[in-house]
Amino acid sequence: MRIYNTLTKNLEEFVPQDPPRVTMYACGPTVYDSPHVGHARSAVAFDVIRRYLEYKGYDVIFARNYTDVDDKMIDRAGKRGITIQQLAIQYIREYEAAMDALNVRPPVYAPRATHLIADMISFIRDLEAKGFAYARNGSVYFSVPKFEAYGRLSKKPQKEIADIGRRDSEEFGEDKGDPRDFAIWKAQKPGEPAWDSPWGKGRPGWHIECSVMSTKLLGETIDIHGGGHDLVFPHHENEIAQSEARSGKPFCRFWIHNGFVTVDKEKMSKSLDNFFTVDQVLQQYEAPAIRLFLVSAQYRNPIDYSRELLGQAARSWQRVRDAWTGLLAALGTEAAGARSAAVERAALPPELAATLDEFEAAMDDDFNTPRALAALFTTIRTINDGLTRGTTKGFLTAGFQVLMAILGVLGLDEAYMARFPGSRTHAGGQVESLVRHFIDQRDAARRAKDFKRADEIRATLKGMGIELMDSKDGTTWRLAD
RNA sequence: GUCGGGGUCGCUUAGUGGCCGAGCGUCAGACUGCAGAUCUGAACCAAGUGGGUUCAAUUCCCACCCCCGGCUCCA
Repeated sequence: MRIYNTLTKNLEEFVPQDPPRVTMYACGPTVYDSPHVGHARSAVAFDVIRRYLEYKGYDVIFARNYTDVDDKMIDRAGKRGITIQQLAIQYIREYEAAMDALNVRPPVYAPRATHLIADMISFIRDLEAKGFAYARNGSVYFSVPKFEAYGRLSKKPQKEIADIGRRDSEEFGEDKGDPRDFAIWKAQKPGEPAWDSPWGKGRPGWHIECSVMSTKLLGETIDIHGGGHDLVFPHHENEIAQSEARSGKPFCRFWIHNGFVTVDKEKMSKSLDNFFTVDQVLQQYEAPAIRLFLVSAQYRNPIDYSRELLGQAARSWQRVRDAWTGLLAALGTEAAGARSAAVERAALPPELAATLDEFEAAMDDDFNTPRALAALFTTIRTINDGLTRGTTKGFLTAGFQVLMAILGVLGLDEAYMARFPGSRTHAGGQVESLVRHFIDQRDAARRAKDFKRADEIRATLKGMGIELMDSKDGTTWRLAD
C-alpha cells in the first residue's frame, strides 16, 4: 500500500511502526459554527482511510480533536453572550450529528482542547526547560531558530516565513525574539477566558493542542497525521516543531492532506460566504449520495460542489442500492449465511475475484477512490448480469460478499443503507399485506388487459410513496425516495 | 513572487509508451401492455499549445498558455 506523504512529496510504501497497530490523528473542526461540506469532505476522506486500513487488518487507533478555544470561539461566544463552553457544546453536537448522518465512524478519542490544559502547560514547560520556548509578558513563544528542521513540511524558505511573521507583528511583534516565532501560550486579554498557568492567566495557542493531544493519546511518534490542505502551514509545521523539539523523535511518519471542496472552482469557505452546511445538503440529497459524491474524487484533488454532480451521485447511490436490494431479494433467507461467512478469496468466481483485486489495487494506490468506484460498478454489473441470467446462489453469495466488502470500506454498510426509504422492500406485516392486496388487484386487471385500471393503481400507490416494479418473477415494491 | 496541484468523451473521473476504463447523460436493441429496473450495443469519433526523444506519446523531456490552492482565520 502506497500513500502520498506531504513530508517527502512522494508516494511511500506504508508500513506502520508497530504493526498491526496504526496510530492516526486528524485535525478536527473549530466548533464555532455549523459544519459545512468542506468539513464533511475531510471527515469522510479520513473515515475511508481508516476503514480501509482496518479492512487490511490493521488495528487503527484514531483520534480527532475539537478546537474549542481560539479567537473565533471567543469572538462568536462574546457576540452571542454565551460562554465558549456553551458554544462548543452546541457545535460539537451539530458536528456529531452530521458525522452520524454521513456514517463517519466516531474516533476512538475525540479530545477537546480545553480538557487538556494541564497537559499543555506541562508540555510547554518541557519546551522551556529544553530552551525551545521563552516567556514574555505572560505569553510563551516557540523559538523557531532553535529548531533546525523548521519549514520541512511546507518547504517554505526561512526568509519567507520571517516575512510572514513580520506582517503579523502588530500582535506579538514586540515580544517575539524572532519574526518566525509563534505563540504557544497567550496571556489573557481583558474579557477573555483564561486558565491559571506558571506564566499567569492565559490560554493555549492553537498549535499546541494538537501536539499535546496527539502525543498524549497516541505516543511521541505516530503513523499518520491528517487534515485539510490549508493546515500544512503553519499549523502542522508548528506541531512538528513543538513535538519534535520536546521529544527529540519524529512526530509523525506519514502526513496526509485532503484537497478542498470548491464552488465554481473557488474554495468553499466561511470567509467567501460560498459554503453549504451539511444540514442544507442533507435536506436535498440522501446522505449516501453525498458520501459517494465526496469519494468521487481522489482525496488530494479538489472536488467541485454542484447540483449536477450531486445529482449524478444520487443516481449512483440508487444503482448501488438497487443492486444490494436486488441481491437480498434473490438470496432470500440465504443472505444471513452470506453475511456471516468470511470472504474466501480462493472460492470466488474469477470475475468477482478480479473486481475485488482491482478494488484493493485502487485503494492501495493512495486511496484512489475514483478507481475504486469503477471497481464497485464493475462488481455491480457482474452481479446484475448474474441476476438477469438467473445464476447460482453460490455466485450470488460471492457477489454479495464482494459487494459488501467494497461498500463497507466506502462507508455504505448494510445497517447504514437500510436507514433510507428506498432501501426498504418490506415495512412490517400490515403494510406488506396491504400493498400486496393492491398488487393482486392490479395483476388481475393486467391479466384482463385492463391496463387503464392497472396504471391507476400503480399511480395511486406512487402518490403514496410506494413504487411498483414488474419483472418476470412478479411485481416488487419499495418506498420511493 | 514563492511553494504545491491540475488541464483526458456533453459533465465528472481513472489508468497507460502502441488499441484510453468507469459513472452520469444521449441514442438504439432485448425484456415489458406501458413505465421503472436490468442486460446488450452505439454515438459523440475524448488528451491546453508548440517543440523534442522514439518505429510509436495522451503517457517521457523542454518551453509556453490557462485554471486552482497555500503563504499564521480556515477541513
